Amino acid sequence: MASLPASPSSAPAFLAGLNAPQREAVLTTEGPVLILAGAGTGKTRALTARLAHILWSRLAFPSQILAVTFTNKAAREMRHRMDVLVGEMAEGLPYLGTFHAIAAKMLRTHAALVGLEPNFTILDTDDQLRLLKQVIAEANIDEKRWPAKQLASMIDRWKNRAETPDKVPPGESASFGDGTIAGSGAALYARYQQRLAALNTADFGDLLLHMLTIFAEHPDVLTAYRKRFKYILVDEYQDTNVAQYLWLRLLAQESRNIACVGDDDQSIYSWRGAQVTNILKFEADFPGAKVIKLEQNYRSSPHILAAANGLIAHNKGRLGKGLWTDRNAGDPVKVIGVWDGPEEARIVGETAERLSRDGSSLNDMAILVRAQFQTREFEDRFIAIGLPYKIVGGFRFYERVEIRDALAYLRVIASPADALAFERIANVPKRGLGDKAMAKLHALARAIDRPLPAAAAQLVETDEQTPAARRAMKGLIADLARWREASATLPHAELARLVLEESGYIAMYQAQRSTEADGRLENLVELTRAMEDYPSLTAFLEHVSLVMENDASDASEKLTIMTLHAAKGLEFDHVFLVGWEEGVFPSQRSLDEGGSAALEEERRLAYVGITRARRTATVLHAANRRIYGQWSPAIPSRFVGELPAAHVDVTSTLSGGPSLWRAALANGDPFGDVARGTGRGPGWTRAASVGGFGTNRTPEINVRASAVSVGLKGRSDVAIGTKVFHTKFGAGVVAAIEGNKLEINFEHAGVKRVLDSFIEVV
DNA sequence: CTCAACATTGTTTTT
DNA sequence: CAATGTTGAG
Repeated sequence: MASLPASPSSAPAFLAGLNAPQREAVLTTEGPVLILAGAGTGKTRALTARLAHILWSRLAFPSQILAVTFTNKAAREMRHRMDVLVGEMAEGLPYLGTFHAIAAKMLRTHAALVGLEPNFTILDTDDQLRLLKQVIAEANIDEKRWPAKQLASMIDRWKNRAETPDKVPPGESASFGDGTIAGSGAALYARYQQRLAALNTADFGDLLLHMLTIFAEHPDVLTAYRKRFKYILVDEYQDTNVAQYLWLRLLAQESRNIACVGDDDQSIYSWRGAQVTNILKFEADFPGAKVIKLEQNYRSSPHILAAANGLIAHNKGRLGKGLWTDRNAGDPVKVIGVWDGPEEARIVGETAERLSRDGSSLNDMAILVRAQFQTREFEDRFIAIGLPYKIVGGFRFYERVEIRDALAYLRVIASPADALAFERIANVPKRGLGDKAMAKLHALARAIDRPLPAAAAQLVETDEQTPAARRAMKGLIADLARWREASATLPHAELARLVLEESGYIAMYQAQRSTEADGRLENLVELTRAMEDYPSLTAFLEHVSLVMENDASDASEKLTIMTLHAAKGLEFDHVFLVGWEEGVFPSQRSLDEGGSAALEEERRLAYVGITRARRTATVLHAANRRIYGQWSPAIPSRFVGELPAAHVDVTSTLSGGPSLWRAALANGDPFGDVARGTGRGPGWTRAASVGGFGTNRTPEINVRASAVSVGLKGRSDVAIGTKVFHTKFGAGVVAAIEGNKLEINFEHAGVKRVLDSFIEVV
């Protein structure tokens, strides 16, 4: 870039409409700034305005700004808003992104300094686990007793704390492995790092850790970055871990123009190494720091805000903010006690339909769950009543087996040394290359010190293997060589199609003829299509490892179901907070271990949940919950009781009303009943679950037909016996018809009742 | 080597 | 109750 753009003549629009603290957050560009931004206080607005202001005032080139976010979503949002605010001026913000994406970008240019090549690959958890299993096996440690998963999380924790193998506390190191030095956690960690380097690979934690190593060992590199970044901006500062904190502090020391935005009340990632203390010690780290509090909430109604404030007040050790709003009162937070999970889903569904009829968009409603398993109940119900929904999070596109397999093929082609990818696809589809053949291959690879694929080429020239295995391996090697040749001329998306076809991978799923397989085939098509959006295979692979997102865009209106964690930073008119029961939320784990710190984090999660709501927040809790197929009685979450009474409206669908809960609570130890298999005993719960205690149920809820299905005529192209197809349940036969509702006997899913609009005739 | 029956074992949250 | 891994028979 030769020169800065000419100074614009008109007054910058991004300053208009900001309140005083926001304005201050925007205009205080020099020196360290800590912006404490409560939920819904226009944080992102202030942040982007600040960036726009820096660019607009020509304080820095776009390339001299480091803007870090925690999630891809946040980065995308910020980039989008910058586009709107300053248009093309924002185009070259090359250092706006997540910690990991920016660190990866930096690491590519300095890879050699830590023994990597610039084209290193980024390992995902799947490959990481496989590699760790190998490392554990090599050390002659029983993987059953010392699971790779556990080691993975330990290594993760160490990396989050910026601890290289030599820095691992001895006590922690000894807590894994066979008790010897060579078989300790730190030794295995060291060995794992060696293997990563040999494979020209870095895992997620390495991206930051390697950069810290480089900064420490090569001051010239650090100096260059310090000089480059005139302004540093950090979003969600309360979520940073030690490694990220150190990285930021190193980079900020030259200019000291660092602005960190965060909210200690929304710190919900301590399990991932986030240190709330980072935000607490900001002023000590950067003497003279200016602290700005954003406290005016523009999102929620006063009742909702007051409920959230009242709840979070139960936490100790907060920085303390007082959120306020000048909006009109609105509705109190609704608390509804229900009989069980299915009823919870039914009520949410009916409420959503009612809101929808009254003019709200399904896009403005969300169900927030504590854990992924809770989504199921809602999914079942919404399919049955034909309520459009989407589940955010959960299984991500690039984590699905078929996608990972396909990518593994491409990785082997792109990088012949990629042993992990080779292993993954060697016997997929089945080629008769089982454990035995692979073991021989491993032995040879180690003996001649060459990567797996190269060793394979050598192995097939010998009589080591059985003729069948030899033939299979030879075929695979020839195929790979041919594809590699084709990759020189063929566009990468075309190459992918060719490989999937010729390898027999597609045929494998075609042969299965199940709904699941069909879905996988569709995903593969989508994968090759997505590849076209990237200039090269390498660029695409980078995207895949860092931006694991499912960009399936569907314009139709849908109700969102997601976890509370995934909801942070979002807002909805109507929010359903479900499963507020002891053991579910707060989670059993947080109650069992972690003490008050874990419980406070759960409470912050509840706070995050409530503050997502603009107009209504509805809290639900069930008296009976099925967990791992076991029914157990449940008592309302303590968080229900912590909501200030003046701002909630409590109801129950149980005949006893709210008093029933009080009785349960008064019954001595509140946890006595929660423990599985104790309390009232299995007989009671089983009877209850099948409706044997009918008197406890509210009749009108049982008989009322679901809103969408009332008065609708059924379609004419189905009759009893018609063969149909459903996107979720697959193929089936119509067993009964009732208006627009069909009872279908599915081949795999059994008998289900669904709306006729959800099936197609085959 | 493959498949299928069987046992086991988790179950929060994610870049 | 899954989903995943393990074992044993073909």
